[in-house]
Amino acid sequence: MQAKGSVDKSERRTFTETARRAQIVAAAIETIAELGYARASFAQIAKRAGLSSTGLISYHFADKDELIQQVVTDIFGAITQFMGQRMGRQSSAADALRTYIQANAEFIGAHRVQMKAFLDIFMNGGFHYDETTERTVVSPLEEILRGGQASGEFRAFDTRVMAVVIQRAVDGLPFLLATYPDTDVDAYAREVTTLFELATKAEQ
Amino acid sequence: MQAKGSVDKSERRTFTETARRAQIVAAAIETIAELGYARASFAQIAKRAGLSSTGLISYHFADKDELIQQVVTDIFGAITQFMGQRMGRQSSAADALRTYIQANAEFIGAHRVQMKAFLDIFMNGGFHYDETTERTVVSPLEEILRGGQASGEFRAFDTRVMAVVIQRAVDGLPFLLATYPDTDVDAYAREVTTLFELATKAEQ
Amino acid sequence: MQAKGSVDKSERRTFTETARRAQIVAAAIETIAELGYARASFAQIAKRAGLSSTGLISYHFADKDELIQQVVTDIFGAITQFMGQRMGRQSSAADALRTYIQANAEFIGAHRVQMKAFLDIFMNGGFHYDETTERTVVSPLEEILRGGQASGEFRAFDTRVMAVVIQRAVDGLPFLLATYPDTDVDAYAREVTTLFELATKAEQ
Amino acid sequence: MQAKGSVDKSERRTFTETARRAQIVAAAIETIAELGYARASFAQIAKRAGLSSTGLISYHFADKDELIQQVVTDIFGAITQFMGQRMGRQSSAADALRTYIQANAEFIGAHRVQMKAFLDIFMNGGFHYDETTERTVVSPLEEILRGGQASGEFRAFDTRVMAVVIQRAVDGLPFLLATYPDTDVDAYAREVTTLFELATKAEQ
DNA sequence: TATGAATGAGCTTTCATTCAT
DNA sequence: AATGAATGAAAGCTCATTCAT
Repeated sequence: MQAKGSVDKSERRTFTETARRAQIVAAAIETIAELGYARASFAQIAKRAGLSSTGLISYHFADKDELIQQVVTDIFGAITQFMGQRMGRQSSAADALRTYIQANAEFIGAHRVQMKAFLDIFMNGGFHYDETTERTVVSPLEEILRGGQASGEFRAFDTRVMAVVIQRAVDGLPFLLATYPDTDVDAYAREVTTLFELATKAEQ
Repeated sequence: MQAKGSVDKSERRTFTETARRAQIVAAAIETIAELGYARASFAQIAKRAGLSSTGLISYHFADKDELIQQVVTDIFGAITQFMGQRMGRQSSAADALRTYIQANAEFIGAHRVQMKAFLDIFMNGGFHYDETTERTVVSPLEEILRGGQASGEFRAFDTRVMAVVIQRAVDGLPFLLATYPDTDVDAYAREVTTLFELATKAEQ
Repeated sequence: MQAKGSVDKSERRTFTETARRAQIVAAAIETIAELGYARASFAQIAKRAGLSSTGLISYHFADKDELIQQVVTDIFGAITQFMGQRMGRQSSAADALRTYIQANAEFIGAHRVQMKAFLDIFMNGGFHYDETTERTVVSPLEEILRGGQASGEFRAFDTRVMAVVIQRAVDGLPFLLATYPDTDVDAYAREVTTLFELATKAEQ
Repeated sequence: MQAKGSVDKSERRTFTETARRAQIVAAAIETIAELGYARASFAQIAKRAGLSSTGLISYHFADKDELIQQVVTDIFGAITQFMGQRMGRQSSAADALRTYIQANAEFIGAHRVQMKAFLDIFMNGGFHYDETTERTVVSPLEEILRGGQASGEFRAFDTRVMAVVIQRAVDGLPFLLATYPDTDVDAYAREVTTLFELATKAEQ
């Protein structure tokens, strides 16, 4: 999983350093969510982390880019892990799609601050979104859709377009929560699930 | 039309000043789209506007907030005007929805720079999103949806959720184009139209 | 004298800006001479120039490199101009060599602070010493030496080695002044002149 | 041998500490030669010394000044030792001068890194040049010159000026090598030797 | 003896803003 | 109406140094 000849710096990390890095990443997420990416300075992050100096952030992270990348990696990893647990074997493509949407919505509902930060970084180009990432994100969804088409459960449609729209619908929840904090996450998930069941199912 | 005691500054603007403000706003949009909100400094905006001094921006706008607010107002106004022209009387709610999606996609396709700037500002909280604005934005779409439900064309669903998902699907087009530049824009619009026809129509 | 298509920024400079730049360059020279290159920070330079902010230095110079380059250019230009005035037509190569050494020593004696700064920058690699510069500096001296050999005034020797040793002897004066501030500059020049007369003259 | 009441810290040093100090000093020399005095930070020195923490440098040296002072002392000691070995009894002052120049050139040619560091420190005032040091450096050369004058071998000249010029001519070798890497070192030494023989010998 | 962690001062640079002209 | 000059705060980052272990 690792480039030959390279040294895995993370393996050399002390317990203390790992903890500090996590603390700083958490403070960065909080800060970005609260003030926006543009105003998330080291000074603000340090204040929220209770650090005596911005120098400590520079001590643990090579530069601001590395910190932001770590924020993205952390959040992304948490989503992936959560989704992996939820997406066991499903009896049908429709089931799989329903599970995917609901699990995704659930995670977002429970991690609003992280999602706000995530989107904010993404919008500002602070995240180097490469092809590998793109495939990792959209692929599982497209696979479900293609499977449903193959089995005859789903009608004919462009799987990439459908996947993108579904993903954006799910990702739209944090936007909605930002505007209407009282939005019922479960209800949202149920509505979206129904919506895409109707949009995907084969004509009888 | 105006609050008592206050002075409407816009009424006092000369033609020259209005032109300068428009020029600066245009440069600001260009800059934000190109560099991102975080890096859109007065210096960069002045460079793109061909101004010899950042002081001129401060001269025409009280502060950066006012400039950003004007950027939002301008883009918002352009969308509203464009959509107003396209959304004449429609024979049915389904027609109205189809027209809405296609017109919206068309505008976005033709104003990618503005949309990028708009989203970027929104994400950074540079936009004071009040209730009035919210209603103006989502209302037309929700109105179409509610109309369709009232006439029996559309099934029962949460109109706000459906409106948000539709809007995000449309807004997703430039995003998809960034990742896959060869995407067929018309095909995308057609897929999305079909998708929401199926998702909204009343059961027979 | 200027690259085609380039814009000569110096022609576009205001009187005020030219004056400020000169003032800052002067303060930089003073600071480097006093504290050494390593400790010559913008803060120290601004203090000596009576500026309210280090930002003003950044306002007039793109970065520290440009300031240092300007310091070098200024000092170098002053030497060149001074030497050009002194080195009129000489009756013999020996005369020319004598004039060269004495004029050089005189300049150095009258501009100790500048020379200290100059050497300091040079030692720290702050000066991009390219081949053109090297030839400009050493060439006139080598020309004198070659002329003397051609006319039979000077003995056979490697003109490059001799030129370098002479130049270093002259440049050594500021070093000596740094250690012994009371050194008699004229006496030094006279000693060096005699030394190289003996070292260069043809055997009888 | 020591001032009353003071503690000679060097007498208390263990073998390990002495070795560590030497290692750090060596790394400091390497760093200064490579990056220049201004950029020779503890971090860079520690990296080159293979140390895991800059704290170790602070542990072994009271402050940066002490480290730099030790660098100077070490290099200075090496020169002194080398020259002491080469400068045995010479049959004449001219012989002594020739030997001095050649030995000095040889040392410099073999210790370019040290010489670069040495000069760099000197230029930045990092070296507290006291009278004792001055005499130690220039004295041997001046002594040779005075000896030659006393015996009638050398003409009358200011021994300090001549000593400085000779020293700078010798020190100029690495400088010349930097500009013209193909320079013949032996030829340079021979030219310089001849030059100063002519410049010093008594008139017949 | 050595290490990793932490500190606070200082660095160059960019920022939005003000002001005299 | 517009410009160039200036300001001081804040940015990210590096620094030598200290300290607990």
